[in-house]
Amino acid sequence: MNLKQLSQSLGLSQTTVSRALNGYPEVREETRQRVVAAAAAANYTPNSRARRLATGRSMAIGHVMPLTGREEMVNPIFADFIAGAGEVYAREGYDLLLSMVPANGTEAAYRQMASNASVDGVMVQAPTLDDPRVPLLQELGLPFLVHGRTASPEAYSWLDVANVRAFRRATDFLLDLGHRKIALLNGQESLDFALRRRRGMEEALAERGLAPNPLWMRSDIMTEQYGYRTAGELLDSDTPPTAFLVSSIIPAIGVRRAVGERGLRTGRDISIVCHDDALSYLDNDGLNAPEGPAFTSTRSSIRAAGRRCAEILLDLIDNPDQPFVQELWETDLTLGRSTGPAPT
Amino acid sequence: MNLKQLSQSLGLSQTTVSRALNGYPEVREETRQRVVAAAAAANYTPNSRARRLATGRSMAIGHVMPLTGREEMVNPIFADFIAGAGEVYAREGYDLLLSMVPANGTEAAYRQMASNASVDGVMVQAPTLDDPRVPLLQELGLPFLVHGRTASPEAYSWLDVANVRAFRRATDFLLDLGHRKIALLNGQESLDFALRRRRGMEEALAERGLAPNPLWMRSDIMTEQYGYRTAGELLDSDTPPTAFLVSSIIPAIGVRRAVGERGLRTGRDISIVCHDDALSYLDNDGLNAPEGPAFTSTRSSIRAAGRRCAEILLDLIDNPDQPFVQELWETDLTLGRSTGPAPT
DNA sequence: TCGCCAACCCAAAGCGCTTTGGAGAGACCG
DNA sequence: CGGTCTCTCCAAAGCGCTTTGGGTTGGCGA
Repeated sequence: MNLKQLSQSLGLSQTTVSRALNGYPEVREETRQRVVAAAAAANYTPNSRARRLATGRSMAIGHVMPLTGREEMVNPIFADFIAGAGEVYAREGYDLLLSMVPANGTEAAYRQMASNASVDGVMVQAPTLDDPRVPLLQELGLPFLVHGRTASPEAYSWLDVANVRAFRRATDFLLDLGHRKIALLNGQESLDFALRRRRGMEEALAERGLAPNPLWMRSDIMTEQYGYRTAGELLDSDTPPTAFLVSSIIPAIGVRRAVGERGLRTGRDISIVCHDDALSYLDNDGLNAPEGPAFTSTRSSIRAAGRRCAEILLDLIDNPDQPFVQELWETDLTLGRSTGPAPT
Repeated sequence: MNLKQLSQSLGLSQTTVSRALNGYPEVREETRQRVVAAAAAANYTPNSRARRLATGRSMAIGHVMPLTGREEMVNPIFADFIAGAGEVYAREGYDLLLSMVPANGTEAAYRQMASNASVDGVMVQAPTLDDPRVPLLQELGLPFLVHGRTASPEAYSWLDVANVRAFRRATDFLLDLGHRKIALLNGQESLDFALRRRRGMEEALAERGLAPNPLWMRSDIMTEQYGYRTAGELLDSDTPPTAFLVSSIIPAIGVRRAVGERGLRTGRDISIVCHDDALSYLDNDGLNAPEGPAFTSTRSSIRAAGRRCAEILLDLIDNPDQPFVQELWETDLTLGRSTGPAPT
């Protein structure tokens, strides 16, 4: 069933039927009702391909998901972010176009999207310090929103969490508990957020006249194995740290495993603070858990960020001439059972 | 730059330019070269909207991601599956259209996709025993592939892992180690795979004249919290199990946490066997870990399944008249450090 | 009665591509 | 040397929608 057939069966022109369905005022209410009823009865939906061509809008947003590392891994954080954004897209009638590309192919992917006009805008995730995608998208004139920031975040729209403050706060918390030997298990420091978190920790240490121990400052893709092995290595060293500051709940699980395997108790012998993106299947929240959260964490829902990012991006598409939208989200420090006073 | 402009700048017709770019034989090789060079120079890509309308093909595959449970959670397993499928789509020039819908809205989502012709085929994940999507998609005439099976899997194409055999094998393994008090932490048993896994366990028990203890047969959304709380509850009961059979590595992490918090050691006091989907950030594999896998597990890469599913689906779209494709994958039982002889 | 204005509705022209159905120019053949 | 192919290329007709630029009708004021 297409528009032509539908309009013929109604004895109306395509114009009128189209207008009736799209809610234009030039059609009598009674006629509209009739059209809408007939469309519903015939199970008619405008062909999206034709509509996209006619309107010149794709009604789709591109997300490029890089497959990182030697194993081309997919970050579960992206999944939750996309879930949040997808909710908003669905609500607003947009499609989510997901493009899976090798880590070095993201630029080509965006270029392609711009050139063949398959999307109305794109979402940029996990920017590096000096991310080439930002100038690229500016050059291409494709509306975009960055989740995170680059080193010079003045001239585009973004949403980010206050990473420096979050990790400064987390470090302060550990210092207040008496910990002096604190390891940082950071994400890849080519990524902007990781560098900010490191800075947060360093600032907190510096404020008390402490210097970070380079041996304890680690950085890699945030897998469970990374947490497990790095923590194991540090715990087995001559001067093991008493506390771990971890950039994600996933490596923090690995740290906990390493701690447990050595007969130590998390929260008593070893303290762990991590950043918690509130991944739904790895829920650390105390609201649902009477015993409280497992990890003490700086918490910020990546899902909620996805939702908000989608809203901003769609708004940017609708109103291209507005000033840059730049939102900084504070995190909570949630107390869990993974921290305790430094052992004496 | 569009086709018209490009062809004018070349002094050729749109027909010829289109054919040259699409590799049709009616155009002289020399001319083709000239066209291709000009297109590259002008950074021209055919407008995908127009192309889709003209060809009648969407060059897109729909994935519907249900947000399950009260919290509308997003299953990280879907993410890895999609990553695998997305690789294949990208390679074959297809887009991946991701639709995020509430759990009860999947049917409407597929119906919409069929009616407005926005995709050439759809992927069905996590089918229930008597999944309404199968007859629906048959009725709609939309090519589809099911990852998993329903209770009567004769008349459509699917790819599944041998769940019964996997969990029978896992149960046998625990029984051989002397365990008699085995708890099952299953996924939601409205889903077909969960029921098959349960059956596998029950068959293995029955074969040795054992009956499952209803108190130890649990079933829910496979979060870390679910594993943690259920295991905690069982461990604190009068007759705690000595082994846990868990449907996913995520709740298995929760079980391990509950075990650790009670001062027990996983693999010595309590054994855990889980199904491992080989999620990239929760890698349990021994290949990369000199100390071996953390969990003893029935293992099957969900990412690889996604890749293969995509291949099958695209093939189904290209050749609609072929017989049903039905692939059953066996799992490996990987020995890890989470199992040991039953304590006496 | 005429003119004007809403209120409704329509024919037709795109949107930018693919594809059908030739057409012209040589090449080859008997 | 006319006829038949093969090689190249082109004009024009869609694909199914939206949107422009009117047309027709009836009501109402002058």
